[in-house]
Amino acid sequence: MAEETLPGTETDADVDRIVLHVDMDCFYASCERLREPELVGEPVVVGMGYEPGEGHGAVATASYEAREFGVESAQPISTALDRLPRIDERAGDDEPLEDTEGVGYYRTVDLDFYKSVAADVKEILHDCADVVREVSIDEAYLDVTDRTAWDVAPTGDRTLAEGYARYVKQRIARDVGVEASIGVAPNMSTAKIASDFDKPDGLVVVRPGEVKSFLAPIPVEEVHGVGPVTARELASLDIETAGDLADADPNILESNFGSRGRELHERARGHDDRRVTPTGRPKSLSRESAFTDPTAEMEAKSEVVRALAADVADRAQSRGAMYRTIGIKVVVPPFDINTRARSLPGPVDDPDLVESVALDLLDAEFADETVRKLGVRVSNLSFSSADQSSLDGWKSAAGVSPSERIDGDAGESSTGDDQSSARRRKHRGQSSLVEFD
DNA sequence: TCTGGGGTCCTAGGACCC
DNA sequence: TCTGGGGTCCTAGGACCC
Repeated sequence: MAEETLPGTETDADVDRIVLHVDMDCFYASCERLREPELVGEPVVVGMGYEPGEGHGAVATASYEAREFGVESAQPISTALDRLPRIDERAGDDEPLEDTEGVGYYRTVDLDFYKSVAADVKEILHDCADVVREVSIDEAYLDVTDRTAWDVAPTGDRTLAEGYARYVKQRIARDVGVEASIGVAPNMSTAKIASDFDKPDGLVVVRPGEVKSFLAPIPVEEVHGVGPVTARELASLDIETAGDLADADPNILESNFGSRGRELHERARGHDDRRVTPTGRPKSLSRESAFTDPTAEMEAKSEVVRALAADVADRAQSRGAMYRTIGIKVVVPPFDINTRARSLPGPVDDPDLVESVALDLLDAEFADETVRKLGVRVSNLSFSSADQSSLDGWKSAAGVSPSERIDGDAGESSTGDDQSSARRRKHRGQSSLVEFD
């Protein structure tokens, strides 16, 4: 298809876009340094499910100093502690530590704080671009085609786009105090790879004419959408770099990987015509939690499912989401993932129903099963027009038609709305966790 | 990296309908 | 009667991302 575009026949829509991918460097650790400046330059490990003095949990983010010791994202905290012992908290009072060589600072994930920092960053991003797609707490795409240009600046050999990206980066650093890496390219997938190319504190610009040559030597695992499974299969086809992927026969790729194969081929060739679109509404909401020790006891399993169901329903309610499908996830040792779901005739907002359906699904097939992890999920979401959510209220206030709404008694079943906040649970290890780079 | 939590998209088979 | 062909919805699983 793309081959058919003749030179000189490009419409406005085909003009080279300018896409920025902004990726915060070890964001959680940077946030910790904001409120504890002593941590600057020191190895910092942020753990989820981690409690000071203890050894359970997993690494959410490690600062680059900590990575030097072999600490990595998603690593068990116990492994991290082996490689990088922690500074004994009790020693901190009077006597400054003599020897801080080879020891690290361990902190617990504090998502609320990180979100507040992220909000400051996002504000800058929205100020710098007409369209911003927030991918996660620490990552976003910006379309700045109308704000700058690919032309070379009059002062030298740099593009105006590069100067603009530098400006965005500096504003984040100056106004918020955290570091970002930015990739600039004519499309999203290339910008993504570019932001990763020179982390941390990177600024990598790939001009329209340079896309293919920039991508060619990149290892195929770094192409967005290629995970361990695909990488292994590609390797068996002697495809190891994006260049190999670009040169491969698209028909073979398609027969091996389906529609994704063709897509990856296009991306590797630097073709990606997805427009940057604003962050949409969620498609599903879920909560899950792992047992410290796998258990078969129905009472224990039910209790967890009830808590998760209440949490999910609570979150749906606070976001103004109605759901039509309720499901569970059951992970049984060693790591078999089972999902079960049931759809309702129409969308509801009914915490009791979430609980009863979830318990039902659990009971039907997993009553005797030993489980390591349980999850509850609502999907098939619809949003009522009256959302008090400040985030996207401005764009949806009149947009979504409420005509399809099926009440299903949902309105009556939830009268005591004070409960929701009172019931807000703070299980240990329940905060959500994202791992970076 | 023997395994934490919250998401998205795609595929495939079966039910059901016209 | 089984010979279609097309479409949608639902469930379950898998790969991937941060």
